[in-house]
Amino acid sequence: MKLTSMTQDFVLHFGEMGSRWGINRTVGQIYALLFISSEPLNADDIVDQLGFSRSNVSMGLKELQAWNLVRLKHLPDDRRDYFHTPADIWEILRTLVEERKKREIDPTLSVLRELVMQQPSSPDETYAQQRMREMAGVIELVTDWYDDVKRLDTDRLAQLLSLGAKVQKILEMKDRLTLIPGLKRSRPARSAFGRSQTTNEGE
Amino acid sequence: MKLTSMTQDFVLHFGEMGSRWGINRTVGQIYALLFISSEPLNADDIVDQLGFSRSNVSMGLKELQAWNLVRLKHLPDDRRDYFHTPADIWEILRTLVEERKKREIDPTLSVLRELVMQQPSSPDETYAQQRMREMAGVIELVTDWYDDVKRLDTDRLAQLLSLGAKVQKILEMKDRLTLIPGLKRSRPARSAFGRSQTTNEGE
DNA sequence: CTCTAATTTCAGTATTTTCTGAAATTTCTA
DNA sequence: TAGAAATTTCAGAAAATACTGAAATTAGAG
Repeated sequence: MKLTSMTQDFVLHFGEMGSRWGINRTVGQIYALLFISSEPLNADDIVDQLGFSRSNVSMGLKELQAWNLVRLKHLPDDRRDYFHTPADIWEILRTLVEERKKREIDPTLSVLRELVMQQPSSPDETYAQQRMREMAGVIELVTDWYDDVKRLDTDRLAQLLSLGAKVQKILEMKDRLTLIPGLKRSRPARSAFGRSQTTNEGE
Repeated sequence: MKLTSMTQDFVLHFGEMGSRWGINRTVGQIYALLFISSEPLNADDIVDQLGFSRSNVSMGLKELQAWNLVRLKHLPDDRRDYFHTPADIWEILRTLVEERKKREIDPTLSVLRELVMQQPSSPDETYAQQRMREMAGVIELVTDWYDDVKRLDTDRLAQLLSLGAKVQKILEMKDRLTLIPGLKRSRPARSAFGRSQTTNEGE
């Protein structure tokens, strides 16, 4: 591996984390290398720097493309494919969340929706369905929130994030304002599923 | 496997998704079974229902305990260990997020912080460090937000989520209010890292 | 303390995933 | 359209992970 110690540490770390992130070592390292490279790299550059076989690099790049995490670029008078990661780190974050949602959440939500429609054939199944409904409920609440928030432009999103739980304060303020005309305390709509406990268990 | 078709579909799905979620088939199925069981189960119950070896179930339960996803319970006049998942689905969500953060994000943030402190030894390293700083910046923004939000009680959290991007509207309202005393448009504090693009690429 | 039930550990095996080199295919150039 | 460069495919090897049964350990009951 022909990298300085700093970049090597970074690349190796991404290789190690790869399995936890649902990609393999090769793919993790290739991504890391592209991420910190100021210029786009072609497959042979990657082979030179990481020492994987040409075919492995080819498959790794294919997977990164399937994840939408790398962009293809062509240089004038050079027919080789060059790869790079988006300059905008926020675009990368959006892609990552989107792809993980697609792989890790959507299939389950779809199965839950089917199972919850079926006619239960025993008390056990009725209970199981109730649990599935609760699970589908939270997933829907979170993904609906995400679908909403992902439409915010980057500045607004960053603003929202850095506000953190202070949003809470603003919500209360809003509540108080909404309260002015009538007299009943306003309450946002509840989603369709129930909550077993109401208090915060903390960590 | 001694399950009705509905519960079997659920359990098998969790087994298949397991690898995408960073656990294995066995662990996924055991979790699914505990999740939809109205009563706590002991290891032999699980062996009976899923058909894995006793030792495999033991290891699976150990892993689920390491993830903090199952609770141990004892029944009177029975020395066997019984396992169940929390009744409160929100508690489960909190645990899941916390554990995944611990495994998938914290180690990387810690590596990034170290590398970003080092003295760059070339223009390439300076660029690489800049990228790492951007990455650390987003991760910090998101995890700080999370640390804040996780303290909300469940009702508040659900309220916040179901509000979605409408928070945006409220932020604008707040901005307008804050504006009253002075005349300059108020702007929330920016975090320390820069953003390359400002526009929203959308999905 | 001894016996037994319950659980865990672990070495070996099975399975799955990753990786490679060679061959096939695609794409561009002349 | 022939030839060369670039890329992909794929069968088999290598490595990593999951799983099992047997043995060891732990924990409770008498």
